[in-house]
Amino acid sequence: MKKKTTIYDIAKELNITVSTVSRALSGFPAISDATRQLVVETAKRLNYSPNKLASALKSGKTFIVGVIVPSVEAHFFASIIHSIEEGLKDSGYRIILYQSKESLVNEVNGVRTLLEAQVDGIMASMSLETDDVSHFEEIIAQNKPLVLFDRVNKQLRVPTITLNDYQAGYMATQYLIDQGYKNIAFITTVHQIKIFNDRLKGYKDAIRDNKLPFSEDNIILGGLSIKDGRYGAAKLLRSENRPDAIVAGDDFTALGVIKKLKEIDETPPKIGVIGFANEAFSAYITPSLSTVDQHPGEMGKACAEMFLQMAGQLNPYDSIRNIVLEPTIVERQSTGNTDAKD
Amino acid sequence: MKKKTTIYDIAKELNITVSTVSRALSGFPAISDATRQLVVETAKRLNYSPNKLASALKSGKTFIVGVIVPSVEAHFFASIIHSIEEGLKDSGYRIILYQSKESLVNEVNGVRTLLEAQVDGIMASMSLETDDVSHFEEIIAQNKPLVLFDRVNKQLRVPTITLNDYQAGYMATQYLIDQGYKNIAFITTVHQIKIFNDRLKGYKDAIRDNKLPFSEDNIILGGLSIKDGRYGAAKLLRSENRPDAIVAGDDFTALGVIKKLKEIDETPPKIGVIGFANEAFSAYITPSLSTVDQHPGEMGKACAEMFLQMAGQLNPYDSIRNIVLEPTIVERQSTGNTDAKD
DNA sequence: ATGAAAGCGCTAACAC
DNA sequence: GTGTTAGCGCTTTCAT
Repeated sequence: MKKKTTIYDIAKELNITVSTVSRALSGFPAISDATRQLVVETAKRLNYSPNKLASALKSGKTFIVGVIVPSVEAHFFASIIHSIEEGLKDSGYRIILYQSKESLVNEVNGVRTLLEAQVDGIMASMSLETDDVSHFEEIIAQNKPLVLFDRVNKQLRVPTITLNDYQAGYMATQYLIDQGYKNIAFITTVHQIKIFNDRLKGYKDAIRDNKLPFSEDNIILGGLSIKDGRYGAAKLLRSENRPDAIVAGDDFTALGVIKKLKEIDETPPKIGVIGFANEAFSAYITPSLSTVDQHPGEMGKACAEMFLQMAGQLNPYDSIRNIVLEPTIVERQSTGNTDAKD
Repeated sequence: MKKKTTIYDIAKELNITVSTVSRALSGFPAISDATRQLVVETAKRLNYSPNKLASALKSGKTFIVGVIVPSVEAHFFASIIHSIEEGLKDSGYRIILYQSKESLVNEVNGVRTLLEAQVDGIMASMSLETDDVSHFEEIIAQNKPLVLFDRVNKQLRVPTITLNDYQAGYMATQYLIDQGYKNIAFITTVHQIKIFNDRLKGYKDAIRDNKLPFSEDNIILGGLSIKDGRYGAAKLLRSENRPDAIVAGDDFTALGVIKKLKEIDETPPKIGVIGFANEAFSAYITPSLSTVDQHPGEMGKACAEMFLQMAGQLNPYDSIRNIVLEPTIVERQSTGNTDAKD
């Protein structure tokens, strides 16, 4: 491997100094056009490639932002990452990805790793296990932008981009009621994550506002997965006060519910089912799954904008904004929408 | 923001020199246990966090490997990334992700960006547009490990991890023939990507080996997407020599095909359909989609191992191995498997 | 077992 | 408009 060309090589070649080269290359104004031209040409000729590491070490800016998500395998997060990249690319920032795999330990390591890599800021959506948030404090202490999205925590005084999850829970429930269902169950996670609690609260309020009877038996606390959906549905169906509709914590869980219902010939919309997230498969299963769209595209875009704004000011935490996006119901066959298109 | 602690602060605190601190922290053997202990303690007390940038600049190793994929939104690639991370984590390497979005320009930029970030190596799966591969040469020129997976190119003398795509095409076709289908069509991309050409070749050979008539009309060249699937199916159905089964270039395309077939009441397995990739939704649509499993988990694992092996030797390109994984047919309802479980 | 010192490639005062 | 120079935080060779 031949040694890589540095600005010193270019300087030597042209009998000028490195500062001139550096300035010419970085668009410094007070440089004669002739010199700049020459430098750029020579750089190209020598196949020069800047060492961003050295630049970052000196300037203190890496132009890399760390993104922590539970998993890229969930379409919702993949979508967000996609739009974060989109929103960031014009500004020269790049992303380094870290997956927590829903584990607090991994998340803590992720923050440390990213900080050691000297990222300019971090965007994160917390793992289901995350009860303690002190690992995030260090980012704030370093005065680097931290933007939390979707799965956030109110103990942290940082900007957040979230869905109106209370509204999402309320809307999903109200929508089922509007469709004529009267005894609505709710499957969610045991974990004390704000968004899931909010949704549950929305559900409860919708039940109450519509003067429907509320029963604790209608609330299933467990995990969120296809298996958990099956299991939750089975449990609800054994109940003497059998529900006629189910709100599932996410689309995977809803899928499990549908599987179970089909097996016992209660195929939705006989028993109504609605999920959350509008996953890639939700439109394509049979019956197609009604769901609450959480607008990952907008969320990612908002994250990027928020970060750029924070990165632009001396003190990123001067004015903390909490952006709340409104959810949308996607009406499909699992709640009786017969002309659902795909 | 208070200044961050460096090894100088630790050295000053203990009245020793930075070299000792550095050695103590990096597990250098010839250090007294007492000193090491003291250093570690002080580091902790002062809330020291190593600056990996500085370390990387000096040592020439960033312990970051760049991964370029068309998109994380495809479950196949998300899976691969997941297992690459898994395979790499014990070695201390981390991933920086770059999405080409199926664009050659983006891919070229990706390579440059990653190289400027001084990654220790790159793993890539090429975009559909990639016809010229010279941007990858630079990685090899720098003697850094380049591992190509899935969508590879034979012009590049680098290690590859691929599926036996010829076999995949052959198996899918043979499987349809075994199921009793006799006039089998094939929808694929116009792009001259090796894996798609190989599959097509497998398809043709299977047709020939089974002494079935071959017709150019049965081959649809277009894009790969739900829309392209619908379109391709529509075109095939208008043909006077209407096929009774369709091999679709990927599961999304197959989904489009199924949509179309359902509309005209030729719901699979009436006309058989098989896809490639075993996407997240494939098991859950109706009818469930038979597909060729490409084993992303194994592929990612192999990528990680290959990279680590290359990174471990002085000349990474001493012995170039090309690993070929064997595909597996997943039999579901779209080809007549009635007891397909979910 | 520890210290001294050079330098990785680049930036940015400060000079002129 | 260009040169000089001092680091950014760390590793590592060469001493001792």
